[in-house]
Amino acid sequence: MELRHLRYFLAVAEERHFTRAAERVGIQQPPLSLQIKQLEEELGTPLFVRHSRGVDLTEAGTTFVEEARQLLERVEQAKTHIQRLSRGEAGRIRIGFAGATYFEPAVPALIRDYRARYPDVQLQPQQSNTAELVQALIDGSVDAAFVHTPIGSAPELACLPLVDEAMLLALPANHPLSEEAAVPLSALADDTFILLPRDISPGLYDRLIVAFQQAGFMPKLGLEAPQIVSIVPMVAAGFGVSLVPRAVSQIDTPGVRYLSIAGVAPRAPIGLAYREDAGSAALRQFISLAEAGASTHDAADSPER
Amino acid sequence: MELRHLRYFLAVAEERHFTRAAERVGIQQPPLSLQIKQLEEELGTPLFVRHSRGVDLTEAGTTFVEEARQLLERVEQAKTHIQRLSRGEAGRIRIGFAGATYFEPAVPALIRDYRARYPDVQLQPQQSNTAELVQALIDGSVDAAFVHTPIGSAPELACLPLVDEAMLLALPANHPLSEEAAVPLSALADDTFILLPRDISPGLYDRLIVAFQQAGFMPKLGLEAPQIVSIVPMVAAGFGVSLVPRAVSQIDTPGVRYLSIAGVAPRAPIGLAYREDAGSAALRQFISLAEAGASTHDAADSPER
DNA sequence: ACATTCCATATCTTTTATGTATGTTTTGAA
DNA sequence: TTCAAAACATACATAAAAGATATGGAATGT
Repeated sequence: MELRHLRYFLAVAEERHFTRAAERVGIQQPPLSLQIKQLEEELGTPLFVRHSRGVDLTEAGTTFVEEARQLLERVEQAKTHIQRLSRGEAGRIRIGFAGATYFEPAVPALIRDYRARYPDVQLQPQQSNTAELVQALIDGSVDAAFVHTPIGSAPELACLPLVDEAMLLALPANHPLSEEAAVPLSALADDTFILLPRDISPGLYDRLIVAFQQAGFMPKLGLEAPQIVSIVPMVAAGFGVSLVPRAVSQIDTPGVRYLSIAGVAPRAPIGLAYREDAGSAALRQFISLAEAGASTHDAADSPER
Repeated sequence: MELRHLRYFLAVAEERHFTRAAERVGIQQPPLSLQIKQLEEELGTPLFVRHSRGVDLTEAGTTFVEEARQLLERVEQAKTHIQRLSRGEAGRIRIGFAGATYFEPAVPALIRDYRARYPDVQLQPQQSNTAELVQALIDGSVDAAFVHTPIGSAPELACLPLVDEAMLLALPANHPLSEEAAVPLSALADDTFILLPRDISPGLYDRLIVAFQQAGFMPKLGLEAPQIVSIVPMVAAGFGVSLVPRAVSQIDTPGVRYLSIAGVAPRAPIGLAYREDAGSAALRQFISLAEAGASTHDAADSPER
């Protein structure tokens, strides 16, 4: 049995007339008769009763009309589904967000734009840290991730730089310098710093170390924060000072002051990482939307990984 | 697109290897490659990524595996459904029961047998009277009906005689003759008779009239019962006496006595009526089961309509 | 570097779907 | 009753498409 048989059968069933049905499906009556005969033989039962003024459906035929119609409909649905998938208009993207990347306005803006343009693609967000997300990208459990760059040498991963803003100092409100507008990093040489463990985001961590070296001191390290956002309450509680991406300053916690760093400030670049062999069309659309957005307002940094 | 494309596609998707898949579907590799290519062109997207050690599914391909599998499965289901229908193993029969026919043991016995043999055929019972059922058979709203024969001249209807039992007298318990074993009909010449209107079951009615004529009197007619079963309570209430099919005597109502008729008793034959052009295979099976049953214990009457 | 694996391409063959011509049956009208 | 028309079936021819065979080319591992 082939779909052709179903198409021809439906035409005859609807016209109740071989000759007209043949015309409708664009062939002659005798081949149509043959095709129907084949179908009836395969099913083992007549589908039509032929009489001299056209045909009627048998009981089996009547039932088969429904079956055939639904089948052909589902074939069409499957076709358009696949086509939409291949155009990136349907499907699913699992997106990871590292640390505080979601606070960077460009990130939710991109998500919003994408959803507006591709409402039928399901977005599955996932909160984690850069290191874990890189692993998830490699093993395929996440399709794209907003991470702190550089992400190191992952051969199959690409990374599109999105934003690159200077970091801010986070001081407790009762810190002697907390009312200043901007402070050089060296002014905090005697303070205790709250940092993330290097594992969580090696790129970010190493930038800070470089910044400390340039400022001419190695800081006292206090508690380690499990994630960027938890640095803020720890500073508020007086456990020490810290350096945070600008976006984190949106978390307006009482007892914390955010200060610009005078001189060369370490930067906290955010990139969109994904597997080079980006499988899904939806993902490719997402990435190209991100590229478009990045090239618009972006500038500054070189494409680093 | 044809079902062939889906079958071939699934083979390749499962083997992840064109050559092996070709072997599995019984063709050579080059034509298989061509068919897959056709499919990909119709869908507008590649389904496989080819590399030198076989192939992998694309995102679209992965999704299409599910669709194709379900489609082919439904095709098979549709096929077996139609085949079962055509063998009378599935389907639906709308069966009418006239008056008290359902009390005749042969009738429920037939239904029981049929259901045991064809459990997947849905039986839709319908209670009515002979006249209405004949009409329902003609206009196609009922497929078969147990009726009181004869049903008169309905050109497209056939009628299979099933049972033909003598009728009984139904007397109120306080009737002077109620303790007799058998009474001739003429003994009730002065009683009031409760009968059905002739419309409901002309065959039965006319038999009674003939019986009265043979007994040498025309009875006083009292109330008309709307259906056979309601004769019983009317007799119990003392509105008169009546003649009922033997099966009705199973309704053991206090205040009613059933007596045999001495001499020639009118009979209440029951038949299974159906359209001569019996459409559904299930119905044909039902009828042949009825025929088999009838010929077994049946005898007596000539095939009347 | 070479052999091997495996899919693609090119071309030929066979099958099968379709086209053309005609037959057969039914039905309605002359 | 006969005849013509309608409509599906049958017979045969043709064209299209599926499939077979032979070969090429890219990737991979020895």
